[in-house]
Amino acid sequence: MNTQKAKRVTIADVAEASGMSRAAVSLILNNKPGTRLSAEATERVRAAAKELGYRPNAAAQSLRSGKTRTLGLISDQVTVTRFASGMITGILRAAEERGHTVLIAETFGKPDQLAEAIQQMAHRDVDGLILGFMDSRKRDLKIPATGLPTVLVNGLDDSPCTAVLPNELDSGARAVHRVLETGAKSVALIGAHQNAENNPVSYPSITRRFTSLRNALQESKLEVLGEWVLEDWNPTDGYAATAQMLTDGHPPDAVICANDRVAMGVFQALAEQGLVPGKDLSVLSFDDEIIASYLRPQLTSIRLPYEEMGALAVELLLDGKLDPVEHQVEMPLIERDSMKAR
Amino acid sequence: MNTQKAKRVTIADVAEASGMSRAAVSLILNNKPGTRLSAEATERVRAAAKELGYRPNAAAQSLRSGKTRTLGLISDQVTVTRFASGMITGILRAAEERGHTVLIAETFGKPDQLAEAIQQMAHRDVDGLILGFMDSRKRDLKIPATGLPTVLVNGLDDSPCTAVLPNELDSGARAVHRVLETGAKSVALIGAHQNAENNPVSYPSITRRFTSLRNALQESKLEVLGEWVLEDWNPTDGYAATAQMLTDGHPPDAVICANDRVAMGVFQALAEQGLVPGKDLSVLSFDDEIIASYLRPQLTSIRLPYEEMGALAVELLLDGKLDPVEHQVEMPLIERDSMKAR
DNA sequence: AAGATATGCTAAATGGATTTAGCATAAGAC
DNA sequence: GTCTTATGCTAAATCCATTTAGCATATCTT
Repeated sequence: MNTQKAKRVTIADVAEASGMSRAAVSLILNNKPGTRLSAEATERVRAAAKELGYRPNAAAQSLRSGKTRTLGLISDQVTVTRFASGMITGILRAAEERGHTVLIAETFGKPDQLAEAIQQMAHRDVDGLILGFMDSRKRDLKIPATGLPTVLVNGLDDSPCTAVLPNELDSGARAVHRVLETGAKSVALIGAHQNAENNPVSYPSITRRFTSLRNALQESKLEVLGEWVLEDWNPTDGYAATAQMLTDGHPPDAVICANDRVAMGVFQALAEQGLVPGKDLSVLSFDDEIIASYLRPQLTSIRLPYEEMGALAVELLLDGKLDPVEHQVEMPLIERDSMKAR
Repeated sequence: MNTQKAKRVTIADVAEASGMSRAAVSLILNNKPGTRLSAEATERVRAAAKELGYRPNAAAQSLRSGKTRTLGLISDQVTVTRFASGMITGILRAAEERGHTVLIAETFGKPDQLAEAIQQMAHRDVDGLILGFMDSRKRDLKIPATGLPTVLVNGLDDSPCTAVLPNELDSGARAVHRVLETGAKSVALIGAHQNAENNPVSYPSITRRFTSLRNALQESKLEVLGEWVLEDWNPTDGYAATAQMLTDGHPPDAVICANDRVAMGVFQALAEQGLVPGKDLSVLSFDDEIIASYLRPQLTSIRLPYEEMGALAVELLLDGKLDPVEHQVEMPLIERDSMKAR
């Protein structure tokens, strides 16, 4: 167990072991084209490198090349909460595929920590920066000009930037279409967004979700039994709105929920009235969080494609596609058991 | 907006600007004791550094010092699922406090990827390695001997290692004590662990949770109305067991659930019978996942202290406390609304 | 046989920060 | 006035991998 001070194997060690120069070793190990080193020497160097377990020192390589093969992920709460954890999966997978590692930092929601975190990343010379957000607000990030290639995921900045967002432009239409497939005549909308109209740019995703939803509802012949605006999108508020709705009159054929947590509250209120989603009425939701599959019956939901968004951000970064453009990622409908069969 | 190629500011630039040597700049900026540089020179260098926005190049520092001020976190699923995300919070917070950054990699549950990930981290010369696990199994990790200081969080290896685990040795006692406080005479245990006896080392945490629970129940005068062994700890199984229990006979005064997901199923089954946790009976659970607060009423649960575990791992690493010891972190009881008042 | 090409390889510079040994000059000792 | 000590600072080595320019020797031309 030579676990202690396993002396670093450097390129010089490999050179000595193979009887070649350091230059030759570097050339060979990096498969440089146009070098005229003999096959025999190549073999010897490769063997020696393997024998000694040589791994080039990343710091030395970075120093020389100015590249670190490292991406920085700074998030407000992403790594730290369960909501958007898929974003990390996507980033990690895509980065690994392209031979990059990921450095993470959190601002824990404190805006002033963002600049500090970015400086940290700049200091560590990351090749690119991903700014990941829990909710897709537009904000005034005051990103310090570090010259680092940067992509925002699930958020926008006041100044133009490369951003990846869920495609909410048609998510509402998709929801309404799915509801129509069940043969429903009436719908309720639980969790309409307060600021949708007065504050049209702050929450691009949410605004679009509801705009798209309302447009589609208008075009359809569906009777809209109400829009319940909620303080917060949580189970308690979803429960209260639904309980209210059910005392007011007969239940709708379908309920569209702002997100899965709201849907959870909706389920609780329905259960109290003996109403079973998927049988007595349809419930459709957005986000596809983990609780969607915990609910009974399991909840059909239109997914926030965090994983794909994360992966796309990495690709944009590494391919240098950094025009100040909003990239949209499709939101798939995850079919489960809460929609009535026709 | 000189966003483009903001030429790196090096120590040489600061030296030139302040009319001193690079050596002097380094000495001053690092507050080296015992140097005899004049106060005036010190001032000039500091000013120049600030003026130019100098940040030392991390790669160069690493190359020189052999330290990277970087910690590696390799997890099976931690970063990527919501369950243990608190672990990252703890690690990030503690690392940042001590001036370290965190590099992450995932094995996505594939054991063969572990060795590769560790090599990656070794190549990047991290100062320490944290191996984080979703479930606290003991496994044969075959950790390659890289000489890196390593701490396991929420898991054990076949060979001795420094590990951080939740203190489940008394979590069961705490649960029983809390149940007794409600004046309960009878309990049901939903989600007993199948392998607890025949496989005592594989799941240290879970085994301990149940051993501790059974010991405490035995010592108490509580009537145990049954132990339901579940295939899997999910809402569906928790629901089924509870439904079964309720048809079999009168409901217990208290239900102890193996975890919050089980409790969610328990709540569903209770609701169907018109039984309200916290009023008609007590429900106590383990883990304190996010859904504990989504349930109605909110669930009292004994928390898996991921955040503290992550932070402790960082401290052990940076303080060099690397004896092959199991460190236990207390599990706090998070009081909510599912326990009856006496 | 002399000059031109090709072949196989290496010396040395480079990137940026840190650290050690030691050079000047000034101040103090006697 | 010489010798010692203190003061203020710097040259140069070091960490390791990469890359460019170019040195030998061998092979080919005519």
